Amino acid sequence: MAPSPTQTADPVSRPTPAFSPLYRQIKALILQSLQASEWKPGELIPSEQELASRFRVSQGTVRKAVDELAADNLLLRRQGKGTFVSTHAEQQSQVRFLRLIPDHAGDEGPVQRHIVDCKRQRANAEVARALGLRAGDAVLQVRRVLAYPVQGRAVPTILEDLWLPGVPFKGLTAERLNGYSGPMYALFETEFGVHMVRAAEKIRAIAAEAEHAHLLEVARGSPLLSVERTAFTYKDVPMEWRRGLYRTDTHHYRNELS
Amino acid sequence: MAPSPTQTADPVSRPTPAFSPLYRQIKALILQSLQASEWKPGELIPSEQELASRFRVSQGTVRKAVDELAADNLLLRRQGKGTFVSTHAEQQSQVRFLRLIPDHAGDEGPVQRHIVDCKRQRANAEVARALGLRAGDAVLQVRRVLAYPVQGRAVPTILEDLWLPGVPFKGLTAERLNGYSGPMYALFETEFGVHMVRAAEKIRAIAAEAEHAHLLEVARGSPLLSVERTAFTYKDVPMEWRRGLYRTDTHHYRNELS
DNA sequence: GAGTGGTCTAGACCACACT
DNA sequence: GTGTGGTCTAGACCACTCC
Repeated sequence: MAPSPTQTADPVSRPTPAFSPLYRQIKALILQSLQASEWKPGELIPSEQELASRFRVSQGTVRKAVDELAADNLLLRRQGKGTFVSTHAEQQSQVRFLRLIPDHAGDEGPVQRHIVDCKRQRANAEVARALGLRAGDAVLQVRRVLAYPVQGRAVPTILEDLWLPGVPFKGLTAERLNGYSGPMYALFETEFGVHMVRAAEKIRAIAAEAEHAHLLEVARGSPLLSVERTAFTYKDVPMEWRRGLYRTDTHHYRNELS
Repeated sequence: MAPSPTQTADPVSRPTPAFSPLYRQIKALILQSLQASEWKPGELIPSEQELASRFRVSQGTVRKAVDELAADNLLLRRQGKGTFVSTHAEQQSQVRFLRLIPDHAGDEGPVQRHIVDCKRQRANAEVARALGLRAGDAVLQVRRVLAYPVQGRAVPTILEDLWLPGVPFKGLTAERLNGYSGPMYALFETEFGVHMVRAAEKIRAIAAEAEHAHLLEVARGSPLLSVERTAFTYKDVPMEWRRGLYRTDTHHYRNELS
């Protein structure tokens, strides 16, 4: 069999050019196709056999590449059906990146979302740095409040400000956000072709300022969880920066360590 | 080849007895050996070939079992050397389960630890539930303060209360805690044979009570991060419950999502 | 039944660490 | 050089899904 991705490197003598196994090269090729939207979120990708013959490697090598992409949550394998591009849609009753859990298991149900604001801005230094832009570049700022049911009553629990780069999200308005019922990241996928792949959060405890207190219906100075998140698309390009303020008197942030 | 772990189930007709592949049975056997301390944290386990012939399966099957255990952080593979039982010792400059990071990268250095208290108690309902004990059972309570360097000065940053089941930790005293320089979980491994494998945390923002404020040198009512952790050993047996209060004016809790 | 991913095997060879 | 884990292959068969 003749591997088409170059395995033996160029003949120039090098101490070991950061040796990369075949399956990682295949993984990179598949990633490229994902980035290029050759297959879109939710869609079926070619079978392992097809990919193997396309890349001129054995099925086992493709399998290992796909295994890693599935472990990274970029692909989703379903026995008997095929391998699918992962998506934030169809994540029924669970927003993938949201770790806030009700303290009492009974308190589950539909969230009420309210867009407080949605406007074009110029990025300040902090936002620009987080999004890899220059200060003054166009960004979109969205502010919203999420209210969760607690013993039957909707309690405003999350106040979020989020900033999006202006160019890829041109045309996003409060109306479009309001007219959509699924997760926000699913709307980003279908309407703007932006698939969030991973995110990093910085969590702090802060005291509620007057404005926050009012929107979350808590006393000024109440302790709130501040959750700053940078979300990335395929090539680790930052595409969203958000700051959430969470009430943690009825909910908590859950994290698993290993 | 004759697999010794039973692959074909008993002849009684069942819809499909939760089909478990061979490599998972091997994984379970290796896990048993870990639980039984046949190999201790930090030690080398037998080579894949040895395990394969011991279990009468192919090396590839052992490999897949070991791969999963390595992904779970129970084993550590090192090419050319072998596979080792993971340990909390030798985790230089990083306590595995601690996600608190200094805001400024310069502020890294040795932590100062101070055991405030270490006493035998009777478990209250909350502690008993977390540790799978009955209320009134003997537990050990430890309170300590961790001070981290911030611009050269040691700032008390973490106040932790932790509860341990009395029986497995018989003989733990403040002296032994003070006389040890590594991570606490490493001491648990070597002195008590308890290896913490995973943990779950519940995070909230709270206001500092007078006692907490005093120990952490902040104003009463200051927002603090409350981090409740249950830590588990091999068979998902809870072996520690702790509540940490973190100052987040100089540090933040970091979390990666995917 | 046909097609998909999932398991298991066996053998060859490579990269790495120790001695 | 020897032994370890890591890669790659090829083929057989199993479990699952859909037609």
